[in-house]
Amino acid sequence: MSIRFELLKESKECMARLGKLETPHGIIETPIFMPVGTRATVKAMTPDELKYLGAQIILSNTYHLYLRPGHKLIEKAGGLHKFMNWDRPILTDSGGFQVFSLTDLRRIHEEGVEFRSHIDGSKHFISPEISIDIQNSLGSDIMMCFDECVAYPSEYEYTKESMERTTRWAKRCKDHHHNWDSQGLFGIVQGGVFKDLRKESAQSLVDMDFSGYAVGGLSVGEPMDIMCDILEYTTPFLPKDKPRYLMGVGSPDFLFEAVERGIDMADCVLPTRIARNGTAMTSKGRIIIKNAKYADDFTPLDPECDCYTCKNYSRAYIRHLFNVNEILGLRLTTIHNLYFLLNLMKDIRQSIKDDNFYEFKKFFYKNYGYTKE
RNA sequence: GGAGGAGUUCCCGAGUUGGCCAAAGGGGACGGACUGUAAAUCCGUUAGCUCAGCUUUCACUGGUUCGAAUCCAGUCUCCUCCA
Repeated sequence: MSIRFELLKESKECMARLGKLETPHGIIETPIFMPVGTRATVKAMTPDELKYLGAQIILSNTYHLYLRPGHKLIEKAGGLHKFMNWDRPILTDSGGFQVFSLTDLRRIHEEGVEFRSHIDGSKHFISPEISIDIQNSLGSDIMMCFDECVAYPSEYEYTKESMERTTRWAKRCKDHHHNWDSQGLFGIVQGGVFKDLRKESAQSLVDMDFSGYAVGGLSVGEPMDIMCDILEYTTPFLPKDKPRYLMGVGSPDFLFEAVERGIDMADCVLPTRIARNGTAMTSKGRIIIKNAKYADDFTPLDPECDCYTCKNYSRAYIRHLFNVNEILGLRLTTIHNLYFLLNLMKDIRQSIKDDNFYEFKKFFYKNYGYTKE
């Protein structure tokens, strides 16, 4: 098996854990946040910058790379790592999220999903087997099963039907995958906000024995306490000796709550997207850098941050860059937000090691301005 | 000096068979959203007030009319061409 997970420590306080995930392109310390690079680039960042920021693994996307430039071209280039000049681990999402986000442009069948390209309207078909083929061509370290991420809220009956199909698709993905030596494959637990469905989904997937397990279909608009409740209920059904990945979570509170409930990996576009749209995460909460009150604020985005941006530039300067639409502005905020989250995960790992996770969480929440602890 | 054209809300700029115009659309400004990326995107506000109504706005002054950014007269300013 290409993927090996070692559980280094379980928290004495909660379900949080420390681990080491070995992949063909390197070792990842968990819990970890994974920056998203949908189209073979973490928007606005070079691989060198990502390494400087402490990114251990990044995400990319099957659907988008299949459409452009085409997985065969990337295979011809020598694989995704070489194509994009990133020599650390890559996880590829299966296209399952696009089944959710491109709702108006797709039709789901038992066999797979028909998509209408958002680029030119052309018709495409992705099945579990095709998704695996594409991910094999890309050569990611960790592949994801093709699934359906169900919207919130959704009816029980539909969620059940969808979850069962996702389970059948997972079996097809596993059967179709062949190069286990160089690529791991994760199953994705679905079931919406219904516990019995979550349990059934998790148990069926665990029976199939994947390299790791993801919890999908959360953080799609449901209230925080529901997400926590479902997560807390679900993770115990997953084996302790395999990595657990909560898909699509990236605000500090979600990350704390996820780790607290036994999650090892998470990814999200949030830090990079809000950075490009002018919002920075800081130890004192979010700031919208375009606000007039920062016009003559010559302090860093976050005075407590050690990142390149905070060590060298002021809020006033970055606000100016955004106001005149200079590309450096969004690069600087992206650098900061990724550094902030990756550093936060590092601190969280340390707190698990030191058995003061709750103390650290409380401290962080108070400063960040979260009311819930 | 002569001929023609133009002056609109922070800016540009629609609107001139008079009412449906506090006035389109951009821009700017201001505020907000963003969670396995159709996103350097999207949404909202942008005359004032004691705000389902009222009061002051469309260069200025006056006039016509039930009613004027829109019609008439005069004044001022700017632009183009001719001398």
